[in-house]
Amino acid sequence: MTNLEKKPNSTPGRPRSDQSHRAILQAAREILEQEGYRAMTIEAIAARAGVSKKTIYRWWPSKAAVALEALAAYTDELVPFPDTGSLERDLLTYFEYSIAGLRSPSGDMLRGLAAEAQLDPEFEREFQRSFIVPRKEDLVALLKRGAQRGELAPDIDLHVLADMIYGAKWYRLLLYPSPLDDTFARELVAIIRHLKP
Amino acid sequence: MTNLEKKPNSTPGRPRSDQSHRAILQAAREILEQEGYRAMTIEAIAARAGVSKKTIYRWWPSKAAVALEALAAYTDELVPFPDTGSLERDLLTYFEYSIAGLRSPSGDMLRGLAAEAQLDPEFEREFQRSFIVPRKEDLVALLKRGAQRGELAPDIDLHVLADMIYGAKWYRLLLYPSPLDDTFARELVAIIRHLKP
Amino acid sequence: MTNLEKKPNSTPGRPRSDQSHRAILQAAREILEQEGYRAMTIEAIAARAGVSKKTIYRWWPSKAAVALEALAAYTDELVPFPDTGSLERDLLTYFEYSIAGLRSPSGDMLRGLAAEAQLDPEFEREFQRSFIVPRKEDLVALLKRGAQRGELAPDIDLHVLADMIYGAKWYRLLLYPSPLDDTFARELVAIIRHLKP
Amino acid sequence: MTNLEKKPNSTPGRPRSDQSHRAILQAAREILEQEGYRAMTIEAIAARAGVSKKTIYRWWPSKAAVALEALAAYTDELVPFPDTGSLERDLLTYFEYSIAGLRSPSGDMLRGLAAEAQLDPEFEREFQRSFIVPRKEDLVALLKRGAQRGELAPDIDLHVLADMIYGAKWYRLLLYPSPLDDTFARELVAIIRHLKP
DNA sequence: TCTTAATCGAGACGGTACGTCTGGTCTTAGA
DNA sequence: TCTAAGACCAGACGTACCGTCTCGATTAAGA
Repeated sequence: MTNLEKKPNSTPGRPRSDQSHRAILQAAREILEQEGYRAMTIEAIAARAGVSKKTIYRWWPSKAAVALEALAAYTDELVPFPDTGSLERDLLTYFEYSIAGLRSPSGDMLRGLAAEAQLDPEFEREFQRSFIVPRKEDLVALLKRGAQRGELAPDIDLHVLADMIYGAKWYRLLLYPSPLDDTFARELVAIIRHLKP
Repeated sequence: MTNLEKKPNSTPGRPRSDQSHRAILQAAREILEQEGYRAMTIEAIAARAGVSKKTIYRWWPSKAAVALEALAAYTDELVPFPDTGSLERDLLTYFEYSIAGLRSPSGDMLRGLAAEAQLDPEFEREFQRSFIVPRKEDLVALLKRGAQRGELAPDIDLHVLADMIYGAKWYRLLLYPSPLDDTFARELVAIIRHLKP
Repeated sequence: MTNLEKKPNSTPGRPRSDQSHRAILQAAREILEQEGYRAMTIEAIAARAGVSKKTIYRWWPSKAAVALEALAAYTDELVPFPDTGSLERDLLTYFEYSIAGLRSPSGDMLRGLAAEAQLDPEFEREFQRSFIVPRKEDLVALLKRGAQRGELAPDIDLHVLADMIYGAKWYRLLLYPSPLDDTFARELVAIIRHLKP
Repeated sequence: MTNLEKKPNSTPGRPRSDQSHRAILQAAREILEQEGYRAMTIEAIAARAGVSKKTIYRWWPSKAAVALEALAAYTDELVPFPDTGSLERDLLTYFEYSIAGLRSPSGDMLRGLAAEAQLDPEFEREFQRSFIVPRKEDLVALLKRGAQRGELAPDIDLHVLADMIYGAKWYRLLLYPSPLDDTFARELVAIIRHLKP
């Protein structure tokens, strides 16, 4: 320990406040839960977090970006893509978790983010990059494992099948007035059962 | 008093102006095409149509409702649900038309309406009632005809299958960065081919 | 009176609200009196008047313009330029009123407006046009009457003399830490007494 | 450690940077000349001087105080109150210099400082103490010399006369849309000529 | 022909939120 | 202890739309 070992990679100036960062994400979550996505404005977040609007704009380009990070803080741990050795069981397990995860407020948050993605092309790219695409790829990987075990006919395009599976889920979440429940999951798996060679 | 020949169910007062009605829908379409859904505000529609905002609010509850009617005026004729006697051919034909219909500006309009539905529960119900549900039922009817011809295994839940088909389409339209093209349609039909008994 | 006599000079649209107009001017005055010119922001005026900021910006280009009109509403009646037949008496009478008029809040308002005029060239012109120049011209007219009666030497430039008289008043109001009182007025008139031929 | 050679009267810690001090004053002047008083914000000064805002606030209470010192650095040398033995000549000479000194940017700076003084009582006091009052006293002294030589009637209040002289100058600088030129100076002196006993 | 009543355009209204700007304070690492 | 850098809270700025409200004018149907 003769050497002083100063940190060489630090930037000058006051460092970013972790406390403000966390307060912003939490305020966003709380407003969402209590008043819905429409009420989750930058002004409301700033007021509740005890933070200036400038601080929010310094680190996020839009309120949707804040919401996206707040969502990630929620759900980072609850996305276990299972690998039980059985495609059907994997899918059922995944759906069970996934549907549970859409219970409020995550479901409302996702609906808001999906809406925002339609209206703001910049956010759309970020949402796809950080949320939509990785999950789709995980599902394709899950299907690929099943295909390699011979649980899916070899001529099936796994990407399109994944679109159908995720699509059905999102369709019910965003558009169709029917619940996303366990029955839905079982019927969907029953259909996929027919895709064996 | 021999022959009145007037419409007996008319209300007193100045009747609704059909010209304004049409001008509003057309203005909405034009703004959408030229500047996108975000720019399609009530103020912009009123200004372009040469109409007062009050006149718009008198007949539609929100700009999404205007957009919904403008969309209907576009697409009323292009939704032929075919009945060729073959499920695969029906689906391919339907997808061909459907994907063509999503070319701009209808696709952008639908993306905007889907966004609006996430943010405005009242409009969500109207959108489901007048757009989402009828189309889903038509697709279910199409599938049912195929099932009755023995082209689908009897244990398949046709509503869930329809969710998967429509879901895949909307998923690509709203969320996933891949094109909605003919290859996609063919691969999807190829998957459904496996669902025969 | 056979003719119907419709007012031809009305503009279309909802007419300007006189109530809001008055509420804005009064709010400006009240804030000035209670909290000073610095606190008299557009936001504060709007909040206190129960008026939207847009309504203020619709009719005035800046908060200084609001203040200018509020001041006019105060002081329109208190500027009697006397004509007693004696220059000295006219000046003393005028100063008496004028100094009284500078008691708060008019004095504070004028200080704020003078400050604004230094910082905003557009407002400077308006302030000069509607306030500074007319009063100067009235004073010059007062002096001219005295000169015609032989109370001022004929070689005296009345505009420069008016600059000195008004200048002394403003200098004490804005810059020099001495009171604007009756003694000051009397000494000033005593000096002008020397300007007889 | 034989020879420390530090200044004996220094305080502990890093000494004040003279370079920063000068850079701040110069930046203030440059911004004023190029963009006007409104643009001369603390942020702009700090950015142009390559100095942190904190460093400015450590040494000056407000941007007006910076401007005041920057002005002093300009004009310290150009205020010769003459003593030629003739009141008229003294006044004319003084006005000649003084009016020249108000050519930009000093005139703009003074207008900005005068504005600030209306809005910030703390700065007002400082401005009066360090700028307004000393100059007024010098002018009063100039007048007093003239009075002692018998060039002014003995009943004239020299402070009020000084108010009129300075007031006329400031009135034209701040409020009235007429130039401060040599004609003005000559006419003013012509008026004062009448004040002989 | 006159009345009634709902429409139309225009545009002002009270609001809410936007994204930006500046002020004045604070917190780092380094001199 | 000072410095440069720059993040922080606070709050006003001026703008954009929202959905509502008054106007005078228009347009039929019924009295």
